[in-house]
Amino acid sequence: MDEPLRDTRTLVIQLRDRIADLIRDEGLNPGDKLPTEAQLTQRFKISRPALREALKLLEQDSIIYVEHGRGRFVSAMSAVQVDRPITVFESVTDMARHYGYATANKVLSVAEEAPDATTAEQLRLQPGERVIRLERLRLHKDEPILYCVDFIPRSIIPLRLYDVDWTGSLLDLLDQHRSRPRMSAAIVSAVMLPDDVVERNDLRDFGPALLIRETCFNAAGLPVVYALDYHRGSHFSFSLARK
Amino acid sequence: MDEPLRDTRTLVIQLRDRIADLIRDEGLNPGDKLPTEAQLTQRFKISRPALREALKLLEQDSIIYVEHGRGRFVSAMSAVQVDRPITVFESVTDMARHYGYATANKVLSVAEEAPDATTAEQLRLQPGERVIRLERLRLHKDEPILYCVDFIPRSIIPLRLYDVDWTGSLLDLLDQHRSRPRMSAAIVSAVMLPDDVVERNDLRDFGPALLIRETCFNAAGLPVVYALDYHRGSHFSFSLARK
DNA sequence: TGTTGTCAGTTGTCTTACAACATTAAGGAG
DNA sequence: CTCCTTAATGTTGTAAGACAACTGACAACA
Repeated sequence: MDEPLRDTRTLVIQLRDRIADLIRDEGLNPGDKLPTEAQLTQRFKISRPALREALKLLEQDSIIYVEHGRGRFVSAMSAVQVDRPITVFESVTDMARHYGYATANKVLSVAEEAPDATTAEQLRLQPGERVIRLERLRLHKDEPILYCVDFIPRSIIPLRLYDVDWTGSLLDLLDQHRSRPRMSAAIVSAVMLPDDVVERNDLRDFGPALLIRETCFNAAGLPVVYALDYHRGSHFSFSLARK
Repeated sequence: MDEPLRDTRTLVIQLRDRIADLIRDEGLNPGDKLPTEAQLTQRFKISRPALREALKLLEQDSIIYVEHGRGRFVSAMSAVQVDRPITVFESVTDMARHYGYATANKVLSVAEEAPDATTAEQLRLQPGERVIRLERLRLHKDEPILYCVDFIPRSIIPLRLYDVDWTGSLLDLLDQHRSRPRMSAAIVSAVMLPDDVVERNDLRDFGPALLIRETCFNAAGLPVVYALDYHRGSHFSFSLARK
């Protein structure tokens, strides 16, 4: 139990969210005028600088826009917000669950090996450093929907490979080794599964896959995983806002 | 010529960018301490509220983070910035050019028709409203790399279809009708080209495609295009940051 | 009729002050 | 000497007030 009684977020962040709520709840449409700074400071009983910082944040997110001397207005972008965009970092397990897939996790292989050039570069490995290569398949109702390969620097998980349970969430596992990924740089593309993977695992009907190659970083900015996630095209699609 | 002499951006926005530059130029690494607010106000000769708004913006972008009573620090995320993320809205033409593809634009068909249910919903059409359906293929060195279908409300371009040059940038065309798209809500997935498209246009070797379905909105928040862009998997991959 | 001046409303910026939190060093008790 | 307490200092969080700059509307004027 560590649910704080009072909101520990800074005043400005609370304000930002309350104003965003206000826009939604009042049913304000693009172009509608927001209350003035004077009105908002009175309403929320806060100082003008605090209010302005909150408004600036909403402005940066294109929720609102300003016209000097006229006021603040609801931006068109406020209507174009996407519920669960691909740009939010989360584990593959959580992502799949959100899509309604209760995935069974099958470990195809796990081994220690020398990294290839790409992996070594992405994980910023020293010469000679080795990686754990984890190859998994996720099934939904006995149907394969995700083929994943993860590369983890050996130094992060110094245990014997067969002492580790690889079927759970990789993020949780890394969390236990103080290396929970917090963010990533990702590249998405459309591909077919590699031939050898298809043949070894009987995945002839997998069809086109959305490949996400991502290098995941922990809170300190160090790369902890290089992941290749092949999302079965017939089962996954990701949303995002562009502006 | 309407090039303003002085920077018309607000002080805060200029500050935000200058501080971001400062982090890059000084070669500050994740975890490194930024100058204090007092030092920065002196350095840039600006007030503390203005500075704090700028810093708050960088904080929202995860470029920096704050610890109350200790100072501001460079976030790990600052190193994970992606050069040209998919989340930035731009025309397909510009996007392709950036990838080094000088595309020839082939119009396969253009017609006025009744929208299907999805299109009508995405474009918020009234019953009976009609759309222009524009079907195009983009070639790079005689190789097809992009198959696009665009739906535009008929009311936006009320000209006779054969009076319009459809080979150019659709964004520029809409711009001329005061409906330039500024942002979009997009869904990406991996698919094969529809069978009928493959057959009609001899695209058997196109392979897997990255499909981006996006509804584009103008500055006022009105939908102006519903676009289906099939990016040939072997030629395109998009980057983004997740956090 | 068209231009200019004035005023109120709104956002942009600055100054000053104090509160809250973190770190460090000094001092005292054992 | 070691450990704890306490105070001092540095840093960010929040508040209040003031003036500048911009917009829009209307009155005054030529």
